[in-house]
Amino acid sequence: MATTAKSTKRTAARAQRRQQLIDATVKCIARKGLGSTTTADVAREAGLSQGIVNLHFKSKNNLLNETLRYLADEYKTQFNLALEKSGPVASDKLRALMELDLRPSICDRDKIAVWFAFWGEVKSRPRYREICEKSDEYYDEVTRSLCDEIIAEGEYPGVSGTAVATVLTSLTNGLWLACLVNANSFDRKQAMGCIDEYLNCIFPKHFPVRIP
Amino acid sequence: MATTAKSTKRTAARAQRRQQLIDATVKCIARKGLGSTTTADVAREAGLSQGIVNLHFKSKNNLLNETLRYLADEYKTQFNLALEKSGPVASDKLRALMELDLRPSICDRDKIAVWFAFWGEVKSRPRYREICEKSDEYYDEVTRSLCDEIIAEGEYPGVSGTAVATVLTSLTNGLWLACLVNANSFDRKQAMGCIDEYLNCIFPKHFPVRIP
DNA sequence: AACAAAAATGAATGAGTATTCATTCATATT
DNA sequence: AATATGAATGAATACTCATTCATTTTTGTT
Repeated sequence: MATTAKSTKRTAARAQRRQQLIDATVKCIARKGLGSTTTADVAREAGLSQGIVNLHFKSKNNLLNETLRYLADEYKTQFNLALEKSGPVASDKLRALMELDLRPSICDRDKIAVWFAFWGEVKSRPRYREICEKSDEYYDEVTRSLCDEIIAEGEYPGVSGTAVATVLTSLTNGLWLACLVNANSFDRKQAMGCIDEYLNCIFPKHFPVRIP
Repeated sequence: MATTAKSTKRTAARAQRRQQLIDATVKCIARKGLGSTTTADVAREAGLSQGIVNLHFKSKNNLLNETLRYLADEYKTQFNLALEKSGPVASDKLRALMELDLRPSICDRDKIAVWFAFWGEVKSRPRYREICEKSDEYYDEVTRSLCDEIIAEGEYPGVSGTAVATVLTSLTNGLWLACLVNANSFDRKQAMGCIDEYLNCIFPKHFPVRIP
């Protein structure tokens, strides 16, 4: 086997192990919380041995940084996929992005708990903040330009695309919190109802009242 | 001195020390994060000795529970005060509640960080969830009834008070996150602008466009 | 002032945890 | 088959941290 193939195979195996450990980390954080997740927990969840985390990530800190980066990347992929799949109309794209945030695979209590676990440490861990901020910038920019397009089309007077984009992203994050805290009395369907009411209110020509 | 007076004095001193420790805990969480706050940190911040936390709170866990309960109580007090001060008109009351969430003393990065620190552990700490959920119920109920009143007054067709209340509380929580993560590009004033745009959109008769 | 009771201290304890590393295991190359 | 190299192990290490408790200090009562 050629040298290049050899090294690619090795690095592929290595990347796979790293991913396995990141997946285990996410599961542990969802179950036990960030504060109670130990490297031993992660190794056990992955079915591997004690020292494995330090072998592949050098330190626990590094593992957590990489885990957050992975989550951000994973979300970005879904985000771009939702944009592509939704066709060329701006209002359809915007609705698709809202649906994305509240679809079962994403608006899932375990997933939400992991996001909030990292957000909960944002102030004291600059690296977390950097990763989150960089993601936010991108989503906000895309959402804003969709809103601007809709505003231009619909001739909505006095509506700011920037403000609407901020409302939409903040609203979904807040609705996630409601799903996390009020798990018994609140769910994704009610959350989607809130978003549709807002969209109908701000862009009535593009989002007529939905009869479910 | 009478027995009752003696005991009240003692319990007052005791309550004061407990509060001192809770204040120190809040400061530590804001600075170091929940995960990195140790009982030694709290004691040092309070200018007291190692064992003081266990003397007054029995355990660190208990201290954290009581700290969260205190934060919830403190917010509730401010909430009720804002309601009282704002006069009898429902729309004024609603605006006062929104202003409350974004006033500097509450929409402060340290304070927000502490809330998110606890929210980040909600899934794995049932006690945190209970405390948060109980608070949420109360605020949501008050906000909802204000919204219902405004809807009845303004004859807004097809608007649900429940949904608007959920949007408002979720939105402020989400805007807090934006202030926490995007500290350099986002602030309370922009957040207030978002809320005013929403209020104007959903209840235009009660919240006309503001000229700042 | 003398005494009792509560509060506070801080050194000591021990459970828990991240990290290291000598050793074993697996795989690829010759 | 023999050898080299990277991957993985898991016991040992070093360290942190919540909790305990014997002792000291403070406060209130007689």
